[in-house]
Amino acid sequence: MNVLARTAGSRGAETAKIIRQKSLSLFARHGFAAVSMRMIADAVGVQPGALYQYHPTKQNILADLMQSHMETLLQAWENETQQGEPPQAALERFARFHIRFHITRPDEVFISYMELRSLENEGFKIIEAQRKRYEGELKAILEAGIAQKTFAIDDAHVGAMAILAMLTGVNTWYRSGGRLSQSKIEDIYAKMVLRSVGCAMEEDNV
Amino acid sequence: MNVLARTAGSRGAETAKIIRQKSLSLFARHGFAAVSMRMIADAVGVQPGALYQYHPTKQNILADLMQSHMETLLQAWENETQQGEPPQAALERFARFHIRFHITRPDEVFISYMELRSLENEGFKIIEAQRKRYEGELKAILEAGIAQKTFAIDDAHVGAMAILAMLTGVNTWYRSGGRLSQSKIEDIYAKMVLRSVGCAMEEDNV
DNA sequence: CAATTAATTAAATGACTGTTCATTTAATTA
DNA sequence: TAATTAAATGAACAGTCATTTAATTAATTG
Repeated sequence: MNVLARTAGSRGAETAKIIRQKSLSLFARHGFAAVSMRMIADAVGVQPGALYQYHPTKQNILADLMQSHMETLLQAWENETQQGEPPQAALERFARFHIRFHITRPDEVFISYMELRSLENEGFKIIEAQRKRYEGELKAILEAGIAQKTFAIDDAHVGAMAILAMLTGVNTWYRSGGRLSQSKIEDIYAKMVLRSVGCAMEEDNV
Repeated sequence: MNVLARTAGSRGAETAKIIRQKSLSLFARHGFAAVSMRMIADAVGVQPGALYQYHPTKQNILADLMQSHMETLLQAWENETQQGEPPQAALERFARFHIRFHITRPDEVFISYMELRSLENEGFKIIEAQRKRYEGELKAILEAGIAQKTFAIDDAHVGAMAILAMLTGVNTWYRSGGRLSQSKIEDIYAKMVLRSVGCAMEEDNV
């Protein structure tokens, strides 16, 4: 009588997970439009029709992947941020967090930034809103810093866009096991970000 | 007897140009894989077969577009750069040039950065090499500035990647006719770039 | 064990894919 | 005007596309 008990013949939770994993890496490698349902089915080890037990359309697979990536990102930042922290410390925290989060999820980041246009109306709007929320977090930090003259930039919006592009760009060149450690890369980017808004890192201790 | 005179029935130069224009905007809007030869033909106002008078394959259209974009970029920078200029001035010149060049060519930039993976071996290698050449120009400026201690960054390669990502990112948000003029945007980015490497702009006159 | 049902298969759907090609159209030259 | 040829047509090719469906398998329940 256990309500939560799975009913007969169920090992689909496992399959669902594999579908997500394989779709993610295929979309990242070839792009959404270039990946067929047959390719996904082959990678999962299942017939194409079986995929439709888990997702109504191919688009829905992409939408799910992007949505849960953005939710994870927003949740992770919510756990990381410190209310009432001064702008300079908050900006450094944001920069380090963004690098750390993105550098460990190259595939998720890649498709979330490249395949937005592959999403139709509904899915697009949701992701767009989530992204705006994340951009808003950085913009708020910049505006606070501008207001109290810690940051010497004219425009919080352009500043936020420039910083986000710089940070997210780490995924275009970083490959794990490279010349530099992840924490060293974090240091380099944090320093550049703080300087870009016109404030040096305390003691330049890197 | 004019050797340069076009031979009979020739108005194909015009068609070739339209094919390039329409392919460019379709690839930029939908992505290479999501655009069919029939879509291109429809946009051009021609039957699908006619496209093969101008390009042997669909891939070749993309390769041509990307290659000529990169050639234009490298040529434009060659005209812009000043030999023997001090690093700080050279970096500001590079930043302003990059913004100016990219902001006026959103479609070309978009496909050149997004569709590299859609290119097969030969075409890929050519574009990759051209891009490396351009990155090398910025890296050389940074290395010169590091050597004479004008720039306070640890790593020229990471610095170049960060700056390029920041600058190129302008195309993710800028739309012509917006709140800010192109020259104002140039100012903002130039200032942020110079500061990011640890050197302020003379007199902050913006 | 029998009944239930989640999970999957295998085949089929019609639309669309990049590309080829024999043929036609039309602009130019001798 | 007649010959030449660039340019474009439009149908056809062999596959692949996302998706649907009926039938089958297999795990769990009472």
